[in-house]
Amino acid sequence: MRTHQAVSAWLEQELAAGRLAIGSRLPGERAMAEQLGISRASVREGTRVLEALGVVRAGVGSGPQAGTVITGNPALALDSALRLHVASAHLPVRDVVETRLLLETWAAAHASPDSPALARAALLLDEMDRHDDGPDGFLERDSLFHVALAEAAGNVLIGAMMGSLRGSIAAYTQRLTAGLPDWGATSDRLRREHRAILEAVLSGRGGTAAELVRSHIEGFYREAGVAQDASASPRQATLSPGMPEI
Amino acid sequence: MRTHQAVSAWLEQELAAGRLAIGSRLPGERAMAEQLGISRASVREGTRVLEALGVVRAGVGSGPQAGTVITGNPALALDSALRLHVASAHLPVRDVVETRLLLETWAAAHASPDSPALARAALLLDEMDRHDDGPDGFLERDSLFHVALAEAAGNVLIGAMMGSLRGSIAAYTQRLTAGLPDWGATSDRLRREHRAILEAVLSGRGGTAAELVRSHIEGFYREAGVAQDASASPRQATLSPGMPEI
DNA sequence: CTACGGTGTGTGGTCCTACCACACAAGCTA
DNA sequence: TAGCTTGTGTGGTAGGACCACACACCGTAG
Repeated sequence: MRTHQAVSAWLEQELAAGRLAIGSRLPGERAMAEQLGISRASVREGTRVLEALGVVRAGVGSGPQAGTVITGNPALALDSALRLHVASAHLPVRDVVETRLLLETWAAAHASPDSPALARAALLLDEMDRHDDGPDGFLERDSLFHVALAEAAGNVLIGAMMGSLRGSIAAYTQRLTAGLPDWGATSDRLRREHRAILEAVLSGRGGTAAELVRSHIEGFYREAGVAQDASASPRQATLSPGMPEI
Repeated sequence: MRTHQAVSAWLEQELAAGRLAIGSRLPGERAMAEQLGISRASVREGTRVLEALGVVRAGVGSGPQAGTVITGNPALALDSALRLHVASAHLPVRDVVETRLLLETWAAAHASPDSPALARAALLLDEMDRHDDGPDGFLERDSLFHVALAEAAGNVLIGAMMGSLRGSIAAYTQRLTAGLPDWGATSDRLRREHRAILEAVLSGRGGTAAELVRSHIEGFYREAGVAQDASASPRQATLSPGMPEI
């Protein structure tokens, strides 16, 4: 077993034993090095991994923001992992889109009408109406809107996945919108669809909401010229040399 | 931006530009340190992160297994991340089970009847019949069987998620089986259900397969005493002090 | 000429030490 | 009393040293 893994192994033990929980502060790097009988460099490698996985957050100085604190941010791990794997073309964009479709229709069908996340979603739609700052700003809010829907379904894991999935193909989506013939018309249509989806969720018509989401997403990709269904989108779109970096 | 992130940033650029791909070998740590203008310690921290995310694999010595090589193993990232987040109780077991149900029914519905993964699945079922090495061996093969189904659906991402989801709650499942009144009877039933699922997939009846998978999974949790549906399983089951470590 | 064995070289793995920037807290000073 | 200085502990980074490993090369013995 590699030395730096002693840190995550130790943390897992402490968590299981209930001696540590989210919000707890880990011992200082020097202290932990001595405690685990390894060098500080190894401790640091271990904490870097935990940080990348979204398990801890490290901060310098002193005070509440300082030290290494246990957080709970699964999205962080998914985020960076998906980005890199999509970039390496090991993860086809097609698979990501397909998965997104699956998770998102599920979320729409299971979203609780009285979830506070829906209020946030409504605010986002208002913002999208007020500000007309082009595709980029729109996509940003669009992404947040969809994530809010996922959260309304009350599943932390699916919410996190949703957000990361969006992030990992954000650049791809951006390129798609750039090729659109009439952004104004598309944006109008997307906004109308958003309203309809939200309304369906709020009135408890989950099945309808799921169907609306499906056609919303598939419609976008179809209009952007990625063939009829998601499963026909290019597998290697992100690997071609010269493409903007993901 | 933290220094060690220079490594993943650089890698992402190289991947996007097509100068690196899966299977490529990264420069040595010392060379990369000089090239990026950072210390070797920082390079190592960055590499550790990439390794944890399943993007690269590091090996000592020389030869084909040596050096830092770009791999493509999204499951690795999901695996460790989910384990720790479940351990920290930030990720309720309930959410994991729910997600598993979603992904798995989808996979069963979309599995291609002529996928080579199904042959592997069949072999696993044979093994489960031949060897009767108690719940542990059974669960191991059971897990592989379900992952094989996911792979037959042809979505790398969902396959990886499936596997990691199983892994993250493996210890939990193990405890459930331990509390079962009659393992022999349960195991017989599960095996019959497996056969039925595989048969449905092989004959192209995706909808049937999905329904069988759903009742297969829900039935198991019900029998194990976790209320009627997955969404009622305990949220904190893995955090209780004294429980076996996850 | 062939087969064996030592050695060279480059790899990641680990450790140690030193120094830096930061942020708060305590204490001193005007 | 208000403000500044200093102290202390934190993570962040750098550089150097040594180790174990695994292959490739080359000299030597047969």
